[in-house]
Amino acid sequence: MSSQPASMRDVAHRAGVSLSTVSRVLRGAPGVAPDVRLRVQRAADELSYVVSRNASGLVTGRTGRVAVVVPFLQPWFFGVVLSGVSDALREADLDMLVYQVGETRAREGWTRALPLRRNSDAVVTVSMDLSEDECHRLDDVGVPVVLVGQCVPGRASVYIDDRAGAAGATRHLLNLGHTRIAYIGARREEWSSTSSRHRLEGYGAAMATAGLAPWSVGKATGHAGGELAMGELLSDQDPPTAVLAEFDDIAMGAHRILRRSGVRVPGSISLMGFDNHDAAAVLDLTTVDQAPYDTGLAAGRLTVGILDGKARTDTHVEMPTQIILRQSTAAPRGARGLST
Amino acid sequence: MSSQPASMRDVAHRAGVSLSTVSRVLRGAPGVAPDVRLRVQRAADELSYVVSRNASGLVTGRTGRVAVVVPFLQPWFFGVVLSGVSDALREADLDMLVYQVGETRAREGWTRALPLRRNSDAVVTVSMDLSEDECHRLDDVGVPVVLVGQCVPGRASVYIDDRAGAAGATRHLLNLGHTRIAYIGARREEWSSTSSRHRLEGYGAAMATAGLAPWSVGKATGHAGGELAMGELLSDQDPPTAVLAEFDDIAMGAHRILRRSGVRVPGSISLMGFDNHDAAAVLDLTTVDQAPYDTGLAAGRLTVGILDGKARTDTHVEMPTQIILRQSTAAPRGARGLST
DNA sequence: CTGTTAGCGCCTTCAA
DNA sequence: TTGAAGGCGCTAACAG
Repeated sequence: MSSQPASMRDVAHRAGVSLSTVSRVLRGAPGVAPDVRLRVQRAADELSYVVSRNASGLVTGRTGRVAVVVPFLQPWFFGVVLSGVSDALREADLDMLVYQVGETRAREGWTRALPLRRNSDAVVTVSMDLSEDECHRLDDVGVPVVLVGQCVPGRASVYIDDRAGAAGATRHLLNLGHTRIAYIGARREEWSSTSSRHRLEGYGAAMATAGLAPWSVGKATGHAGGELAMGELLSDQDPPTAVLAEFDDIAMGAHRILRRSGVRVPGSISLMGFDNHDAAAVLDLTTVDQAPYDTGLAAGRLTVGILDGKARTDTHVEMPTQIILRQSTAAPRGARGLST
Repeated sequence: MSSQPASMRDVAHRAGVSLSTVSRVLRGAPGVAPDVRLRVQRAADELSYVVSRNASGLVTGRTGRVAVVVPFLQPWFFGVVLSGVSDALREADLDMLVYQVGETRAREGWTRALPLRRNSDAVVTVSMDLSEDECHRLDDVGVPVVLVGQCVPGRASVYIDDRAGAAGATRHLLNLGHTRIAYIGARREEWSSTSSRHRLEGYGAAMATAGLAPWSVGKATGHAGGELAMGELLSDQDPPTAVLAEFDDIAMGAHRILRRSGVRVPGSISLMGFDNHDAAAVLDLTTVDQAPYDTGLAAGRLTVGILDGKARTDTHVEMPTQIILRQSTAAPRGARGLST
């Protein structure tokens, strides 16, 4: 209604008290008579008054805002993480600023380009896979940083054990009786995140433990890469009986190729993904769940904890992964594994 | 490094000029000697100085921030829209605040609970399907509002023509020669958004034009609903030869049931979705694309335009929809349609 | 318990 | 073209 939104003065006036009293009430500070508190609250309500974080922040030095930096906003994963972060911040009455900075190569200098400096109380990076350099530049911003999907010693990090997840997935296939297990991932030159590296390592380790040689194919990321890689595998003179993909998107591309080629899943080839993508359920894809919502929630709460001085800035939170069994994996034909 | 971030005074000091000069340079205001401008800029760079939006906003009354309100953050759709909004705002150097307010019934009073009032320059709502009441309460906030995915006369809206999209999809199926075309949507009591209503109407209209009676099944939303609805249709004594789903998630659930039941798509039943969900490509699902990224971009730009006084607050932008032909639709067996 | 005072960091007059 | 002064809305010390 009012073209000029009410200010604290208006509330004070209406309640018949001074500015500081209004301030105290609205901040929930102690030392205000109950009846006065009530009167002020009513006055504020009637004027639909909301404290300007701008002005209060100027004094307190806190903005009431947390910046969340993501490379992309489109992939399913980030929305889910953000959802968790958002819920956690809301609990603490903090606002969430979201910055999309694009792929690694294009984001030179985002640490300074973004108005982080005095405009947010903390920075949460999601799957940014920061270099040492970027980390240091973030320090310059002078606010606590929480890394999601990346584990850096000495820094607040929330992440999953990609190695263990991939190893577990590999073991699942091994236990079913598979020995010819291929791994499809993104080509290292295109997308060499730490998580990417760890998953490959986990696969390799599990294979080694089983006394088997690793067999990995690296193509582009996403559906397209999965299609290419699976095409290659199907053209091998002795194709695998099971395939583990670095993430579900890749698995989905592979699935499509298998469907089109008339190769039965899991009849002829078992296929397994990683991430528990939304659509994995639709494809009945066995996969590794990494609970991105919980990760976001944990990251948000850790951020709040750090801001409240209740958590250390070098806290590490490792989120569990979990194998989600669906219809895309089974024992190979004539297996001598668990499926006897 | 400095624990206390540099302030404008520090920059002024370092450049050997006054505060106002620094302010002018950093705002790009005219009336500063080129060499001075340069000197100030260098000083600011060296101190990695960033203007505090908090402080400047206090004076100018503008916060440099736009609030984007979404019901959920997890579904694919919102991430894509946000991505577009983010890019548009970034062009104008505006920050994006994101608020997730939950489902309709749970969001009583979000218009006042959120610190929108003096904390953002504009509000963008995405698929919020605001009631008259909520719209008015938003007016109270006193900032321009842009509605995405909802068309309200007299208010800035960016939306698609759901009716036309659904009608087009139906016509696609009709043209292929189908006559027994069923529609699966979310049950009205669960999710009665305008968009939902319009899609059903579009389907109904196209059927009517073709002289056919509509046949719609309403179940839960999401995969689950699609599964239930398709189950019901498959149990009909004369099942449809084509099915149009209100959105891709539902179509995917239906697809799963068809796959499990051994019903060939599109051999026995053609299946069509709406939205062009990420995973629709993987399932080879014919669908209606509604370009959510472009929608977000348009909404963001419209917001910027309104803030700059270059666009009217009642601008309507209708985004085009487009049929994406994939492998899930074909002429029915023995059709006399286009497929002769 | 309440009110008064002095800034927070910046932009906007106005005067030089 | 530049500098000095005032105040944006609020909080934090202090006084009462």
